[in-house]
Amino acid sequence: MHFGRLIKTLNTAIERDINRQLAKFDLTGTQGIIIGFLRHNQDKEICQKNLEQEFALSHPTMSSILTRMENKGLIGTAPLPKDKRYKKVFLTEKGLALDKEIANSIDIFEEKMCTGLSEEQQIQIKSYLNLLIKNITD
Amino acid sequence: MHFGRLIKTLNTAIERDINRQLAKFDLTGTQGIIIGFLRHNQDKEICQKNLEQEFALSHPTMSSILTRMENKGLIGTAPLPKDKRYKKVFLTEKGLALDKEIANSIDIFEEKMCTGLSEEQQIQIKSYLNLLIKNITD
DNA sequence: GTAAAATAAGTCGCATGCTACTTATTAGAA
DNA sequence: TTCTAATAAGTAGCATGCGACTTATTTTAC
Repeated sequence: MHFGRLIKTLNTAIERDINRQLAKFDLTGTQGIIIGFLRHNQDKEICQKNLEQEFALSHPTMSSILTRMENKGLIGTAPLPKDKRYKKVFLTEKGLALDKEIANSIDIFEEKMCTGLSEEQQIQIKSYLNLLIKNITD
Repeated sequence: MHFGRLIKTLNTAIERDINRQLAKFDLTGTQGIIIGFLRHNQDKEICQKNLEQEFALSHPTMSSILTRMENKGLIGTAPLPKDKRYKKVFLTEKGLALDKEIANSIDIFEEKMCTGLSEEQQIQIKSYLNLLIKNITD
């Protein structure tokens, strides 16, 4: 089978599983990942543009994700005083409180997905995946 | 980085690229792949249920994809006389005529994505990806 | 200093993914 | 045979992906 189909099938399966796991917390997988990223970078000033680059998504996509998260009270936003074109994004108390549960759910899922693979094999696979990404975007 | 994010980033990049390539023919990547599958199985009787299983997608997803393809005149459908619950799906002349161009676009894309990987490495990666899928769905 | 170019973000319309619920048809049990 | 189970497909509502176009702000060129 072509790589395209294989990757798509794998990705759909991952998203389906993670979305089901996080539904307990009234979260989607995407929302969970973004909360984890914001938590991990709490010391830095993160703007929407940073998130678009970090997750390699278009700006309309990130815009709609953040709008839904803000409406749910998971994040807050504010224009950067230094440059009002930029929109700062930060976790609310509610968003922060969910971080541990999210990280736990994702760790358990990754563990299951990697059953039967050594650390070395996991590193090898990730390096292959990074090469595939690089080949497309170059 | 976790596998989940890596796979998602790769998948999004693939879909974006393929969708752009096939936009020339007023097709999406998904529509192109399904045309290829129907062409490859022209001798068999293919129903919506077969497509759901083949592509590991839920039935509402396949239903909406096929509705759009039928509205565009790419496929035709008919209930199976033997069992009217089943919906037979087949290529129209218009759908069939696009097959070669689609296959060509996808081959060129796969070639680009696999730059720097030997045949053996490609087989190895595909076997890893299949294991990841199996681990999730088991 | 001001006009034009660049940059960040918003909005619209659409494709594709899901869950949950409904409908139509067939198979199976009584 | 008839009532119930199971099965295939449809529909509603939502999340997330995109391109194309618009708006607000800052930078650059003159």
